[in-house]
Amino acid sequence: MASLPTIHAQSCSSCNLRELCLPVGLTPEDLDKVDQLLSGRRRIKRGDTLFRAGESFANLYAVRFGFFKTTTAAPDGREQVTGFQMVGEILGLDGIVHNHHTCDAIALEDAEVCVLPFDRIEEISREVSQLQTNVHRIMSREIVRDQGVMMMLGNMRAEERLAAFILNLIQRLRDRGFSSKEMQLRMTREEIGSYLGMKLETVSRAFSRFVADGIITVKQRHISILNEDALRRLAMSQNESV
Amino acid sequence: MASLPTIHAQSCSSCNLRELCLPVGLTPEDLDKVDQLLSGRRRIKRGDTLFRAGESFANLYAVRFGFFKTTTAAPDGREQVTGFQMVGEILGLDGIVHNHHTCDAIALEDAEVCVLPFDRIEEISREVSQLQTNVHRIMSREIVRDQGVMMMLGNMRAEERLAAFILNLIQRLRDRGFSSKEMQLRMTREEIGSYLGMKLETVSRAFSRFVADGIITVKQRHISILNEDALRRLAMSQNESV
DNA sequence: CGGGCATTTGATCTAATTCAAAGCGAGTGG
DNA sequence: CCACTCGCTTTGAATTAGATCAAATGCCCG
Repeated sequence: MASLPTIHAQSCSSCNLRELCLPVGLTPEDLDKVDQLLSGRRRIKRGDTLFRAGESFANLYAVRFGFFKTTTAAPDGREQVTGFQMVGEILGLDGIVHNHHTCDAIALEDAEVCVLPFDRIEEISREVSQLQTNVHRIMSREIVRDQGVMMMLGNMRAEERLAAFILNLIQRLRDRGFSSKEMQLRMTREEIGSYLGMKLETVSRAFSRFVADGIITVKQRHISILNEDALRRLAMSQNESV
Repeated sequence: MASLPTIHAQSCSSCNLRELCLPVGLTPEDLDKVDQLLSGRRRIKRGDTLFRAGESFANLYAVRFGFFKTTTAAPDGREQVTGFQMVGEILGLDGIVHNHHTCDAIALEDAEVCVLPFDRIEEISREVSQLQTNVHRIMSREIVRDQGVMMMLGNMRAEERLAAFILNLIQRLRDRGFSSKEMQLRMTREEIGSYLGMKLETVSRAFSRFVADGIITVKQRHISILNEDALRRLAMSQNESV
C-alpha cells in the first residue's frame, strides 16, 4: 500500500503492528487520515518511567516493543502492580478521567512507544468511526481485563492465580505470533506477587510446585510449559477431588 | 429551557440527573442533539437482572434510581461481585469490546434505568465533542476505579478493605447530595464479602469490631458513621503502631 | 573474581476461613 | 394478631493457606 516503505516509519499506515494496535481494521483511506495521529516515538530504557502518577495527561502510548508494568500507589505508600503491557497494547487510559495519571508506567526492558496525543485521537475519531469504535473497544477490553484480575484476587488461591497468570501471558504472546510453549518472564517474582496479591516467596513456592508436578520447567525467568491442560485445570480449580 | 416540562420526561435535557450522568456539562444546544440518545426507560424489580453475561450487547444503561450489583463468573462457576452501581452511574461498558456482556447486572432494589443504544452514543458523540469526552471519561473512571479495587484486594487486610468500602459508598452518596453520616446498605454481608474478597463471617466480624471501637453503629443494614477519621486511618493502614 | 540482587527453601506464626450453632427480623398464613 | 419460618447475621472454636522470618544458594554484571 505505502508507496515507499521506510525503515523507521513514523506513521500508522506503514507500521507493521497496525493490525494489532489502535488502527486495526481501518480501510486504506481511513489509514491516511489516521496518520496525523502519531506525534512521534519515544524510547524508554529498562527501569525508566514512561509516565508517573500525578503527571498531567496528554497522550496515550502504544507499545511498539518492550515490556511495561503499571503500578498504583495507595495514599499510605503501599504500591501494587496493576498490569503488564506488551507490544500492541495501549498505556495511559487511566489519565483520561481527571487529566492526570493515576499510576506509574515503568519499562521492564528497553522499550519504544508511539506517542498518541489524546486530543488528536478524539478529533480524528469524530471523523473515522472505525477508529472511534477501536478506542471504545480498547477501553472496554481493559475494563473486562480488570474484572478478570478482580476475580483472581478475590476468589482464587495462590497456585490458581499463578496458573492463570502464566496462561494469560502465553496467550497474549501467541496472539502476537510468538512461541506457544516457552517464554521469558520480564518481571521479578516480587512483581508477579504484587500483581497477584501474594508474597514473592509464595510465587516461588508455587513455581516449584508446578515444576515438581511436571507442569512446567523453570530456569530463572525462562518458563517452558509441559502440560498446558494441567495449568488450565489448576486455573479453573478443577484440580481438587471435590 | 424545555418549553413544557413533563413529569416523566423521556429525554436527557429535561432530566434532573443530567449533571450527574452522561450529558454532564453539555450546552443547551448540544443537549437538544443528545435527546435522541434515549431509546426509553426500563424498570427492574429487586432481584431481577438488567442483563446477563453472554447476552448480546446493544445498550448502555444509566441508573435513574435504585441500586445494582454486577457479578462476574469464572468458567468453573465461582462468582464474584465486581461492582455496585447507584443513581447516575453507567452499566454495560463491559459489553463493548466483544459485543456481548461479560457480567450479570442485578437490581438490589427496585430500579429504573435509561436505555442508551450504544450505536446512537457513537453517532452523536461524533457530532457533540463534549459527549465524546464524557464517554471517554466514564470509561476511564471505571478503569481507575478498578485499579483501586485491585489495590484493596491485593494489599489490604480485611478491616482495611471494609473501611475503604464504607468510605467509598458514603462518598458516592455525598456526591449525590445524600446524608454524609448514615446510609442504608442495599446488599448482604455475603455480597459485600464477595466484592471485598472475604467471607461473610469476616465481614460481620469486621463490622462488630468497628462497633466495639466506637467507629460506627450498625443496625442490620443501617450504618451510622461516628468517627470518620478513624475509618480513614484504617483504610490507609495508619492504624498500627508501625 | 567479587558484590549485590533475585530466588529458593525451611520453620514458625497469624489472619482469615471453615465449621457449627444460636439469635434476630421481616414477612406470611392461620 | 400471633406464631412460625426462612434468610440473614452474629459469634465461637478449630483449622489452614499464606505471610513472615531466616538462611543458603545462584547468577548476572561490572
